Amino acid sequence: MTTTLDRVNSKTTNGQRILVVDDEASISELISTSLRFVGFDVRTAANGAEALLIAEEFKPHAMVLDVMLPDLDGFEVCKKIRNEGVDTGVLFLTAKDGMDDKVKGLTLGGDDYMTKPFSLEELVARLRALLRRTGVDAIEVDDEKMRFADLELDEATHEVRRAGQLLDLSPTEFALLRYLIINADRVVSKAQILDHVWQYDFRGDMGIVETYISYLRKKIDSFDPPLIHTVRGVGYRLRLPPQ
Amino acid sequence: MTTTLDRVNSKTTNGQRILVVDDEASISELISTSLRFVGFDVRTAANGAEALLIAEEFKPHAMVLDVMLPDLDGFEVCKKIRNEGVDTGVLFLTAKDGMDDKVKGLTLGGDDYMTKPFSLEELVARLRALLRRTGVDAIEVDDEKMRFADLELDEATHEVRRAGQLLDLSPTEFALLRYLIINADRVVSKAQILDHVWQYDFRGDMGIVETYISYLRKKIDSFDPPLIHTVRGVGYRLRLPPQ
DNA sequence: GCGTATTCTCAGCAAATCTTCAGTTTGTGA
DNA sequence: TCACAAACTGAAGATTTGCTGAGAATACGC
Repeated sequence: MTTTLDRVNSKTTNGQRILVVDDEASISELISTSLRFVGFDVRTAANGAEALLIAEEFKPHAMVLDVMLPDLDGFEVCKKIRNEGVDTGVLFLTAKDGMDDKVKGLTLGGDDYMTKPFSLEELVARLRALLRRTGVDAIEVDDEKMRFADLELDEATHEVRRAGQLLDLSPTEFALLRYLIINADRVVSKAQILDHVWQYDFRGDMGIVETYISYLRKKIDSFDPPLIHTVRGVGYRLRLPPQ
Repeated sequence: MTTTLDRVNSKTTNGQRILVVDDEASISELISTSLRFVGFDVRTAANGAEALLIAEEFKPHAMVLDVMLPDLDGFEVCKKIRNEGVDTGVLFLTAKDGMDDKVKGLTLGGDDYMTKPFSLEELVARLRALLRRTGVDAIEVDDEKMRFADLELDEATHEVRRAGQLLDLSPTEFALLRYLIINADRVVSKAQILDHVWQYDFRGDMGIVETYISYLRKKIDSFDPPLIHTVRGVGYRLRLPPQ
């Protein structure tokens, strides 16, 4: 499953999702670039409200969270996210002087904190330790989720999201989409689809594939950009627009 | 069952050692696979003599012991092993009719018994309770209470509450709900449910799962947000409303 | 034993889903 | 540009799936 998807993102992630929340774009940029470089799957938010939104669908395994944010403070953000049921470790970032007892208290849980400025090596090391403590191993059962672009298909819950929005697919639609994602970026023929998505003894004609592609498009591809592309005379291909 | 158990192998054990003694290879296999799946360190023996040998060096925290063995009977095995200084709880397995008073007497100590055939979930639950009673609680924070949303299921007292209100469930209803809670938020198929909640030799059809889901809904899901959701064509899922 | 609780089967209903089909649109090569 | 093939889509009928009530069979407590 992974092999096919990896080609898509050009670089492989280790599947551990980190949400970086900082209002200084330069810091945020610096951190996320470093984390991506060492293999994490990173998203960023510039303030508390945005962090809450992203956390809900991104479900990060850990967050790097500035204590000082323009709207809410880091503690509020952390609390709210956990109330939403997202189980995530937190690495707080704090200014040297603002070294609060509140922050120290938090280290009793699995969480940790660092004072700015810090070295990136240090940050990565701490983050890894934190993930280990909170039990998020790289192996993680997260194998059950497949992604392509802003499309997410969860095998465990059978949920499908596009751009974070929950969609309701029938069993066959789900199977078809899964097949397309597994073969993301490759053209698959209608015959292949019929073989893999329908039962092996199905004797119907290929029109049914067209019908289901049509259903899928209506449900998941009314978003921008369209992902399901027809390759005339050959089949279909899931892909992002060039560039 | 197969589908769920496949995920197992990579998992590490919780360090609790269980010795399974049964002369029927298929039963022995079934039990040990299940126990390994939930994290126990398992060894098996096919008769009393073998059990004694293995127990000596394996020093199990608990044993699952068929009362009816080809050589010694289960009670003999149990007695001898304890005489060797191995302090171990025992979960006896007995045929329905052979329900000896001897077996009943044993429940006065920390030991327990089950009649064949049983459901695997039940076996695991009983074994855990037994380990807890005999004080072999591993690091495991295995609370006796399971929760999901405002649902509370107490393994020790067999009580179930929704929104604080005590509900009266039959044994099968209880087992079904337990299985759903264990797998909270994941879709479980009717086949999986049948494998885990019903006795291992149940050969009925899946309609019975629907019937019991219906019973459960009537009892626990007449409250406000409904928690038991049907995923058509796949199975059922315990979950809070999205968002 | 007797009465109650529980388990299990079954059948009818409703709704979701699947499949076919035909009319229309779109793309391609001559 | 035209003709033809390929693909799209809406609708309708067939099929499958799930829910539930009723009742028979079984187990269980007193």
